[in-house]
Formats: sequence, structure tokens, C-alpha cells
Amino acid sequence: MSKSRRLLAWYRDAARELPWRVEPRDPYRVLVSELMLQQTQVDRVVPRFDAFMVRFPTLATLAEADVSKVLEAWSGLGYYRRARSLHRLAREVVARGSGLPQTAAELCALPGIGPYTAAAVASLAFGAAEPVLDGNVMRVAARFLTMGEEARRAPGRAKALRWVRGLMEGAEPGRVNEALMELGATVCTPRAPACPLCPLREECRARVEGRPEEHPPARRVREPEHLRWLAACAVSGRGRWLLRRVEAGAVLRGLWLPPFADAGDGDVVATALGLLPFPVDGGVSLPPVRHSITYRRISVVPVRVAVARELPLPDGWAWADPLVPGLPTSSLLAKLVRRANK
DNA sequence: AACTCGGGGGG
DNA sequence: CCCCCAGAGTT
Repeated sequence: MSKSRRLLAWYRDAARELPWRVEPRDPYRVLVSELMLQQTQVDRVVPRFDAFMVRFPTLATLAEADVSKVLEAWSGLGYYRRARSLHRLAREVVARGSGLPQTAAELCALPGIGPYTAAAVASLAFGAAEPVLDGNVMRVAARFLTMGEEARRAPGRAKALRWVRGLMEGAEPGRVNEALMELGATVCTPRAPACPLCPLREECRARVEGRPEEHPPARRVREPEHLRWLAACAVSGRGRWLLRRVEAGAVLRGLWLPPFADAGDGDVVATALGLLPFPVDGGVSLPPVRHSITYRRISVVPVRVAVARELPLPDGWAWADPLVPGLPTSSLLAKLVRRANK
């Protein structure tokens, strides 16, 4: 039995059932899932995906929606550029009127779609023979071919793509792509791979050499930066929170959060109160919550402030139910709410 | 090629 | 704590 036959047989038996893998494949579902899955694990996408599809069941409904509603449905998923890109993409494609493009080249020209997502949508939704190369597939290829440092450079990636394309001979390209990604996610894992379960184990050079975990080599990352912020958590008598739209150019731009700032060296409570658009009597600082944004490790000190009345607010400010804000936000809000209510 | 952008789960 | 994840866009 050939490599690709063994791979596909394994996939038929072992693949997880996921909401975007329903037959027949809906290109729109494939598109949304691929955007959500960029740098985001399957387990975290599944619940958000279902909610998103209920809210925006078709490309047309997505195009008609306000971008803030799309961001709201994306809240907590991270990498919010993806949501803005998806919304722009929907508007462009709907305005064009000819439906979602079916070739990788045309898909790649749309906002938020790069080489990986273009190949994924073209193959999974439209059957095109386009090999994908994501983190999972790169790891499988790097181990099978013992690529070592080569895996980090452009020629190595091209080699991996050729290897995937070779597996597509006489097979459904989309299934091959999906099977390799599934294999990387569930068997050929970064640490402690389950080689005995792998359909490619016999010819895998890294397994034969006994060091699969050394391929590909860990990528170097930017030195973590440790920051200390404070957040002014003003809660009204009705239990709503004072939120502010984060300014352009800042991290979490465009999302709605309690006003926050660098904690600096001064008095935390005083600094927090200074962020509010109206005077208050005082506040109390709570134990910090941890939040990370790419290379930043942030310790956020909540300063809880009780506000009797919901005073009128300037533009860019709002009173909102923190659990169902009805506004785009970050998971940082939920962390602050949990801390403040404990 | 390097840097930025969220966030959480597993070792 | 460190590591990685169905990457793309910008510089």
C-alpha cells in the first residue's frame, strides 16, 4: 500500500469530526474556519465557529453586517486583523458578484488570505491540487525528511511543498492536505509524538534515527517583555462597566475595555482614577490578572471603582454589561470581571 | 528576513 | 515558566 493510501486510510479512521468538515463541503464554512484557525488551535475555534455561523450564515450576511458586529463575534479569539480582513473580503467578493474565487492565485489576492489559506480553501472547498504548508504539515515533512535547520529557510519550505504535492498523486488533494494537518495535530505532535500510531512511521527518517522531536528545530522568539498595567474598573449601580474604545495604533486597537495604562511608579489607585472621564471618590486595587499579547507578559492590576449613577459619556466611551457587552472586546475583560467579582 | 499581532493549553 | 498553534501584512 502506498504512503498516501495509508495516510488516507488512517485519516478515515482517526479524523476528528469538526463542524467545517461536514459533507458536502461549504466553501464559506471552509473559508471562515481557515481564517479562525490561523495560529489558533482547533479546540479553541470550534465553539466560536458555531456561534459565528449562526450569526453570519452566508457570505452575504457577513458582507451586510457592520464590522463591529463581526469583531464582537470574534471577541476573545485574538488576532483581530483576521476579522476585519474577513469582513472586507466578504464585501469585495459580494460586490464583485461572481462568488468566491476557486483558484489559489485569486484567493491569495483577497484580504487576510495568504499562501496557506489560499491553498487550503482551493483544495478543501474546490478540489484544487494545491499543497498546504502550515505548522503541522511542516513538522510532519521536516521529520519524514529529517530536514533540521533546512526547515526554517525558504528552500526547505519549497521542498516540503513538493513532498506534499507528491502525496497527491491519484488522491483527492483536499483529503491529503487535511490528513497531513490532522496527523501533525494529533500524532506527529511537537513533543512526545505518538510514532507507533503513525501511518508514515516505516519511512519516517526522524523516527528511524530516534529523534523526531529535533525536527523542525525550535524557532527563536523575541525576548519576553514583562509589563505592569492597571485598569480602572468602574462599575455602576446597575452592574454595568465603563468601557472605552482602545485608540488606533495601540495594542488591542478598536476593542472596548476598561481604561488601562502602564502602572508606572506612582500610586496605582490615583493613576487609575485619573483615567476616568468623571471624578470619583476612590477605588480599591485587586490582585493582578495575567494577560499576554504576543511577546508581552502583562500583569494587570484591576482598580475597582463603585459609581452610583451612569453619567452620560463622551464619544468612544460606553456603559456595558461586561458579560454580554454587545461590543467588540478582548478576553482581558472577562479576566478583570472574574477578578472584580470574586 | 524580521517584526507584529491574542490568547490559551500542555509539558 | 516556556512552547506552540490550520499565518498574514508590513517594513
